[in-house]
Amino acid sequence: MMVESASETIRTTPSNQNGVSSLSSQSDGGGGREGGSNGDTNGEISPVDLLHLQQQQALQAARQFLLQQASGLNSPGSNEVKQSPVQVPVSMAMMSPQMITPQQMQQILSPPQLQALLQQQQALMLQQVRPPSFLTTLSSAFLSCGLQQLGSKQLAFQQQLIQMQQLQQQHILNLQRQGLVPLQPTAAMQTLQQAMCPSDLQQLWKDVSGVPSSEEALKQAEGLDLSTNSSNSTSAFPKAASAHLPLHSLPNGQSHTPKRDSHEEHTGSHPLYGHGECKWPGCEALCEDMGQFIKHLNNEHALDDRSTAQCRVQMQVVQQLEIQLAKESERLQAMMTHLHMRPSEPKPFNQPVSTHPKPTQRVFPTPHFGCHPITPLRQGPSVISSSSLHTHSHSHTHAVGPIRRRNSDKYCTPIASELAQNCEFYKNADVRPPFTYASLIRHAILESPDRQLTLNEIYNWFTRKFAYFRRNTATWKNAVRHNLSLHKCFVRVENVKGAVWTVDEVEYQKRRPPKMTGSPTLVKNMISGLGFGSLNASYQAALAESSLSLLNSPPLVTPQSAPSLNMLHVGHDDVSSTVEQVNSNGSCSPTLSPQQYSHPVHVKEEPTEVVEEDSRPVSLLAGVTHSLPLPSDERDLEEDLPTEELE
DNA sequence: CCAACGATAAACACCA
DNA sequence: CTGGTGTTTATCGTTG
Repeated sequence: MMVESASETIRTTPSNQNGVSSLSSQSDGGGGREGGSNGDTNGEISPVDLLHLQQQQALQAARQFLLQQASGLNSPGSNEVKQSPVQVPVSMAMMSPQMITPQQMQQILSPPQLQALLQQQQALMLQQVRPPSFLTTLSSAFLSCGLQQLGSKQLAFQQQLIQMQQLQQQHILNLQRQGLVPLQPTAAMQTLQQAMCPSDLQQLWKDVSGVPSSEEALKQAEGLDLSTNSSNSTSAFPKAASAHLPLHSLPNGQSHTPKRDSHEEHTGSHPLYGHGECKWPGCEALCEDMGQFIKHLNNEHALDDRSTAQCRVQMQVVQQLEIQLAKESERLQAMMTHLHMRPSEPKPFNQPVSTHPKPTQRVFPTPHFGCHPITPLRQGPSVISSSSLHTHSHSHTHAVGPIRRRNSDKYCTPIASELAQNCEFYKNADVRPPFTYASLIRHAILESPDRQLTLNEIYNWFTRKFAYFRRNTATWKNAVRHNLSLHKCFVRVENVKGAVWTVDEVEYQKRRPPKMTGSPTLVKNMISGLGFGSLNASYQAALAESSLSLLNSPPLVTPQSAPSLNMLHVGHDDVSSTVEQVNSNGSCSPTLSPQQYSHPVHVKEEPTEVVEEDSRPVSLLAGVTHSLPLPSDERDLEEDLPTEELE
């Protein structure tokens, strides 16, 4: 608790003593900067187009997806994916080249903009339905009529959304039925639902629609879930009986019948009507028959800010579901690939990658799938952590670049499991591992029998485990030394036969503060953007906030050997988390066996903390995960679950 | 824009 | 002197 300031103080001094300036050779390689990719498209596409695209995409995504699945799961490897800041899963990527994915759209446009667009579109639709001239002379009565039509348009749109959801659901169910989705039947769904847990939605609704009471908000949230869950039944059991229609009974007395609606209604089913209730998100108003429902629709859900906003929210919901769906499908592909092919040919991956990864270029195998890096389909741009593809600097410069970006290390990548699962891959592929030097070193050390290594052994570990480090030596060795020295978490211990390095786990934990502290953006990213697979652990951890049950059920991330509940969460941080469990199976003292601390000759700052450590490991097993600095993984969880004792 | 971080490079010290 | 090991400082890029 004392130190840890050394480095900062250093940094604050901008002194440029030696204008070293020798870094010129960087050749600006990483300049590719995709970071801004979300900015500019703004004025280029007309609002209507955007909305059209969005709607089309929703449907197209489903179609594509089904096609894709049907056609033997062969999806074109695409690199276009990099366009989107958030890795867009394959199915999305397939259409992303020309089309803006909903996701992108969301990013491109601010909520207000979206809303504005929606309104514009609605206005436009209005105009389409009625001659503009007519508009000019609208009486209030006519206006209401117009609104009504709009309402029906909205319904149509809403219907599309719901259809999407149905498709998604059905597909998942199909897969489950076929046993292709190993998740518990509910797992995927649950996850999806969890992805938009009521509280999120509630907030969403609140934000958007200015819902008055929280109760109502809750209702709406439920309504959303309903639309997701029960939409099947809604349309599956059309209640043909009550399907006599009522268009005439419209409030405004207009006999005009919107083409689409009339069709819907005559068929006896309305996507927004089922089980005698209005299925408008958050509504649940009881309607005895279709006529009443239509009336209700037009009265309560006419075009206004709120409806518009709700519509927008629904769009988001759909988008997120799409994304999840795509990710799940990606996962499925990997799994099937794994099952149908012999898991032992990392070759396909080496190929594309072989020409070294450039600085900042991190080519990921397919790590997050939890299977071997097979996936011949493509080398997984898809589920890869969002940072993986950015800045593809293709310039040939130093072979050594940043090992990984922070996000993957901090809250996305379960390094331990990834490494474990893909060790073969890393061994053979000249790919830069997406981990920090620190975590790698730590892993190396913890993995050793004594949890201590000499520098040279560390070197060896690097070269043994990673093809990448076989090639580019000088720099990374320096980096390793640098890291060892710099980080307090690495403790040099004078040994009989020399010095060895050990890990001070406490320190290691200390130096990684932020992570996913439930920051809204993060959560959002998790839900919508980042690799689902890779996120699962942390994702679940996050979700655990609202429901712990999820944690137990779907071992999406192959909980290493999770003995206890606590251990369940372990694994989404660093390399070592696995190691800790494996190595310490009994004693579970991840960091220090007494022996190691023979005599910390050189402890960077203060070995003081060391004292505590003895107790900590125990607490791990005991399930007392607090009180002391937790191993990274738990810590992640800890931050997500304020106080979850897991009970 | 800023701070925190991580990566990289390099200077320098120590020692066998 | 050399090379391995460690430490320290500086700079740059990314991220939040």
